[in-house]
Amino acid sequence: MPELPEVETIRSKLAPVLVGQHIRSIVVRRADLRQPVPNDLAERLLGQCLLAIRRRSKYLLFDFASGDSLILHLGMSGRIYFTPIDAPLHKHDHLLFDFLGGQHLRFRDPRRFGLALLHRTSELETHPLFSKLGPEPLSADFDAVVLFGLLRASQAPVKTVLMDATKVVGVGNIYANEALFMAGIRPSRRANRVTKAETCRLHMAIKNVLKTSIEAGGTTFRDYVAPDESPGLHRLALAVYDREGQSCLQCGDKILRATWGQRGSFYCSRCQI
DNA sequence: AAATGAACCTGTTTGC
DNA sequence: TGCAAACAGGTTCATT
Repeated sequence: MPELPEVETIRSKLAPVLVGQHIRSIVVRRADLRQPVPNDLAERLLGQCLLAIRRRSKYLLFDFASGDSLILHLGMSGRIYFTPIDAPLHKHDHLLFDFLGGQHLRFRDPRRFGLALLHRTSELETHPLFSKLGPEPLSADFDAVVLFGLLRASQAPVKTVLMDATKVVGVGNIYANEALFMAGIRPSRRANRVTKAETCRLHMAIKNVLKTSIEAGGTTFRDYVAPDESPGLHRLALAVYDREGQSCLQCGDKILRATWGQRGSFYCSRCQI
């Protein structure tokens, strides 16, 4: 479900409410997520003070005073939300977090592509999930020179490179499509055929679309809502994603859709070459 | 080695 | 109306 802007929106809405709070209890209702939830998770976090909530790639990191971090990933359909403690349980509410301050948080994930793991905070960089990740797209580490190097090294479609987390993190199907439209590049173009000038445009487009979406609270289609149930308004700003057959906002031609790797690509064949 | 496709799951939408 | 197929925002594994 969520790409970088959605995860960042969740992080920014959780942190002011939960940082400084202590865990009263955690209930694991289903442990068979993408990876098994550790069976000592509830026990290890019991009574712990939450020091910070961070994000790396599409992972949320909850740092506790004990030196453990809870790693949470939402997969495709995961959702984390505040609710009254006595609200009826949903079939796919897998994790329940109860804080001493009275806050109650639930993790719901019908498809169970998400995960919840524990790891020492000081050793997160070397965790298998993180050790091979590329740079954060909104950091200074990700500049046009770096992007050009990544594109030059691959003859896969440029969209595939953008969505490869070992190259750059956080860019999923929505924002890859949008950034390529903004840069005037077709998703199917071989990465090593993208010119320097196009790379500069693409680099700016990636940063811009992610920043703009964060400011709008992410993009809501179906599952995604923020922890307070508010939808992401960036959907209104989408130029190509999920707009097959509608007219291009720049030239009026029909937006096309192509499928490969069981994932849809949306583009304008006049504006994107 | 790198590129491609399939798999993991469930729910919802689309098409016959 | 009913049922089956297609599709979904992510990641990882197996096969070319």
